[in-house]
Amino acid sequence: MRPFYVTTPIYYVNDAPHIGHAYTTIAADTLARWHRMNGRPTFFLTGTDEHGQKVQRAAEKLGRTPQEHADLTHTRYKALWERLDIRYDDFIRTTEPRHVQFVQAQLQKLHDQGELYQAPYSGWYSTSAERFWSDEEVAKATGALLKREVTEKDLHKPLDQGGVAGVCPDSGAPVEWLTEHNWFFRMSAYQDRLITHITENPACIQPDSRRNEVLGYLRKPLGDLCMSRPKARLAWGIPLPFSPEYVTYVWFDALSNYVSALQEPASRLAFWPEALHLVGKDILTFHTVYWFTMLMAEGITPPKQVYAHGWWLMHKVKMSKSLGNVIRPDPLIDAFGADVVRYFLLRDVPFGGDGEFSYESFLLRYNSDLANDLGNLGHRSLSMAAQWLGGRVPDVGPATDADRELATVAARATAEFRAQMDNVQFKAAIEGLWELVRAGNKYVDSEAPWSLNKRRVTDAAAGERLATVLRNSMEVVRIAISHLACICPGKSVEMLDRLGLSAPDLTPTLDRLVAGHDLRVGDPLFPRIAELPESLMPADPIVPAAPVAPAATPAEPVPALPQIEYGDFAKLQLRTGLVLTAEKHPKADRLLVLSVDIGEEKPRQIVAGIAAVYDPAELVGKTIIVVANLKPAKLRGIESQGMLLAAGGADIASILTPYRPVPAGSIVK
RNA sequence: CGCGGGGUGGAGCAGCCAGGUAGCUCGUCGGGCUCAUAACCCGAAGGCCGUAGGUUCAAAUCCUACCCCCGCAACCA
Repeated sequence: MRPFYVTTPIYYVNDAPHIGHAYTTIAADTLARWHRMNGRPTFFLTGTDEHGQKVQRAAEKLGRTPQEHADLTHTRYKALWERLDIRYDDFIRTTEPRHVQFVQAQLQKLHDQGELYQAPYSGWYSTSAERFWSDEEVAKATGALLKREVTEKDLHKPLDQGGVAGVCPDSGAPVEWLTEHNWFFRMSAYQDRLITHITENPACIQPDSRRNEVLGYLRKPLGDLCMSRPKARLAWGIPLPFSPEYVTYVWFDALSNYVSALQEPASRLAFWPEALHLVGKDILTFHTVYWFTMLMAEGITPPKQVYAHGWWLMHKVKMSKSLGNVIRPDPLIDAFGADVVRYFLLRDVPFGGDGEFSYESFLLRYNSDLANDLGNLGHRSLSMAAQWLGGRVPDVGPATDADRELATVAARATAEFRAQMDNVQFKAAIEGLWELVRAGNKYVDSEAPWSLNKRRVTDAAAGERLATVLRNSMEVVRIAISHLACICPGKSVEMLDRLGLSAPDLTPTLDRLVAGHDLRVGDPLFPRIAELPESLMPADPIVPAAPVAPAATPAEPVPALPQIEYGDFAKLQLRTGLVLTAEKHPKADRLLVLSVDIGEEKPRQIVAGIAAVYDPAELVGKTIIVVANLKPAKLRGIESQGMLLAAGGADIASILTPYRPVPAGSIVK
């Protein structure tokens, strides 16, 4: 049987685990459990990414070594996986010797083959984002933050000569100009081979739409990959064996874990390249373009498949700390248990697409699927058997048409489950299985065992039929809950135990329970929950509403600029302006083109980057503040003769208007 | 003409590749049952399948054009 190897990304030790981490890991665990249950040799790898500047800095702040810090914090993931019943076969940490040695050996090999070369690299470096930015990117971000024109020259001029301190487009923190000689990987040399590989192995990137995305990305020329950082700047990393004053930067360090973990013992090598990498859609490019070309250069076959899943959104927006809409798994596990969290995440949205998370739909799903359908079927079956059959599994009786129909549904539903699990489509798999659960409830209703029970006093045939009917309904529960063992392992074991079984039995026929075995009713397996527990009531969810950006977004850190003389300020001519017309920029989504009366003969044409936050129509008639003596500039082909003032930094929250009405063209100072 | 995904009853989705009664879950309304977790079962209402053309005996499904939404890219004076 072909081996099955499934991985999650290695998670960054510095991050606090959230529902997104849990999602990928639950999916991987479910697949691993499923294939194990079917007897396929299975290996499930997860782990943590422990190098990098953020770890180094966090450790310094706490007075620890980076290693101590990672040793302490990586356990947050392990603890969560334990709570979620995740059974990985190995947990790799990128600071382990086995990983470091493997990475170094690979790097040495690539170096010897001439796949790496050194070249100067200059750019704006942001410590907070741990990356370089281009001149344009920094100039734009800085200009947006300061709401004034910032050119590339301004950035490079010393501050005391009118220069401007650039900021990071991501974080708004200051950036510094760095020139480094770094090592590059000749990724560009593999572009054609990569395209061929993907085209010839379409299954290697899933879903199909994601593969198209990658192929689209590969239509542009691929650059080489900067894969080192000087140790002076980033000490916490794996040193290049041939150039020890450098450490390798994230890609070779992190991605290699998928192979480094298989080196020992040697029996693990059989799992490559049978790998299924589950990843979030945001890291798809790294896992296909970078990872595949790295492996090609190393002479290793790329993995069988990279499967990109979507994000959990809340109120249509990606979860983010600043919006305060991050879902933490722990309160959900506290309230519902690991099995239910696992079930919901896999059941509610197709794997691959984005999903809208809400506690309401979580509760709905729980009640309707688990409590009402499956849980209730189990409980009613067991409870009748306890009352009328003495709490023992009855023998199989002669089958009627209804029984045969039920068996047909069982065969069909389990085949569907199987097929969809092979497609990594959990939602469809569960839906397929639920055909059987519903059929079970229907069967009980139409066979009406309670009537049979009343009749059996005078009718022995009714007594026999009663036993058969209850047995069949318990078999349905057995089949469903056995298949669900990979998704809800805890509840599965418990229900199987009540049915007198010690392990899941996937056989879809209605004759697997052991006659005469004791049954145990117990409390409902999935008790109905009428209302969300208090602990889950979200504290005032933030709904992003146009036109005002979420007020709760904390103001970005603003870099301190050198003090200026009043004379400098007086150089600015600010005036009020009445917006006469406003329309979308024909060639840019985020730009609006306004014509503004600032008391001159002709209105000014002003291009402003506020289309994301304001409708053109609502601006007409508003009085705004305009920088009147700003040098005109062309924006995507349209001249802007001034600039309007707005608050909020990179993401504009509000344009500024006068507090009391003033005529257009009034001086602002 | 930048790349890609999508528009199907109140909500969320399937069906489209391989044209032929529009299906599922939730919700609503009515009924049934009483074993069960106010659960379960049955029935009903509700859709001109984004718009306009075309191909065909027949189009949600194939072709053309257009409109709208969502990612990515570009764009934030």
